[in-house]
Amino acid sequence: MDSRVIAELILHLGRIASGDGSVGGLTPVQWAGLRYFARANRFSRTPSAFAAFHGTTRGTASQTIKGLVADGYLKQTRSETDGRSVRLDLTRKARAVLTDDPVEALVRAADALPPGVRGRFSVALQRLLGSVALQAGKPLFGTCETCVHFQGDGCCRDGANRYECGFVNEALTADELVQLCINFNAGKTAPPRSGAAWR
Amino acid sequence: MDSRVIAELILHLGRIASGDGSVGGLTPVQWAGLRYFARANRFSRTPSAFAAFHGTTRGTASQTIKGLVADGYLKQTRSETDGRSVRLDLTRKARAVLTDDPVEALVRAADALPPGVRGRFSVALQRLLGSVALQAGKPLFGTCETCVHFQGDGCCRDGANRYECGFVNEALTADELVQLCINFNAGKTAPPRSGAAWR
DNA sequence: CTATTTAGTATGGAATCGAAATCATCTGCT
DNA sequence: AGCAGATGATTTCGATTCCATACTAAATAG
Repeated sequence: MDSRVIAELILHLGRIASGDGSVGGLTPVQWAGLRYFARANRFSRTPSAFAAFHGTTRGTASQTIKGLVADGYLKQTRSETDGRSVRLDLTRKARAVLTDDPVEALVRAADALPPGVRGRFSVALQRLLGSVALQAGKPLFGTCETCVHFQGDGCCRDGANRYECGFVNEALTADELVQLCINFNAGKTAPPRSGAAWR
Repeated sequence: MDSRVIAELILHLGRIASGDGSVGGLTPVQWAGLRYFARANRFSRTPSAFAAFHGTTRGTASQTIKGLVADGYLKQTRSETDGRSVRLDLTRKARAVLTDDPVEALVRAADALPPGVRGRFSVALQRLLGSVALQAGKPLFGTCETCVHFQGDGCCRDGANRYECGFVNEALTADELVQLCINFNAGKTAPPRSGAAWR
């Protein structure tokens, strides 16, 4: 009985916080795109990864990205290792405009929660997302923090900490450890992802 | 830092849980409509109230409702006290199909949360919604439980409990106490609602 | 070297949405 | 009572979004 209230609250909150129509010249979908490319690591800043994350088709994602590139919010660069792949990076203009993201109202609201509550709240949300993504058969994006592919021997080697992803076999910078990755794997319940690694 | 993660999780969760495209012959917007008319009390089952709740215009809401009526999910009845107003009620067909609501995946996920967590989680969500609705200038829907208009002298009168809404000056049944109402007022921070009472 | 898979992109049609216009009805004011 | 303005509902129009489908180019498997 309480669960249904929670579910409807989340849906409603998401809808209200997305903002009606275009805010600051960007539509809700375009805002979602900017947020994604601001949070995703270099393996995940592709049209396909965005489509998987956002729960839409590659065609739709391609259109959204095309608009953002045309308006100067994203810059396209072709991958050097894969001639088909394209990487998208935020421009300075995009970083500047992200401060007007309509979701900031929700961020401020979350900031007003008691610090102790915030942590547990976040954990519960992630649990819900993991469960829903599994039921919907969608990939779950996550960070190195809880990923089985993460190889970071906490101790010192070569005088500094070394982080590495065992899936793509590449070194990681400290910044990238908190970015979203499409190759994320929580381990316990192996997500039935298909296809090769995104690099 | 944690607040932004929370905000994006809510948006993402809402999007994923809404389901892609039409599920069971109904689009996400139509599902939202059915959910609303299933949860709203008789003062709030109108096109205008749905538009206010859903954060859209009356015109758009009217279109959504037209489709649901045409497909036999809603039944229209004109108000007896206000010749302009229309009340919408779910048909038996709608109640039957609501079990296939794509949001049920999220409900099941919430059900898997520890009971103690669920309660605090729900409270935090409602706080977020209240804060965001206030910032966005949108009305906040709620139930009699925490509404200043609710007049329910818990003791017995005429041999049974009597509940009443001081805003529309009408008696309420026990069922209606847990339904959403557009006339909800939390009291402390008087929401700057304009217009007359919905009856 | 060929067949299959994958990344990304176009295209057409259906659906959604917001803005504006329209009509009926209600409310406030004199 | 009578009038002006506000409100509820609906329709229409144009812009946008989205999915399904088809397509090209590149990588991978056998």
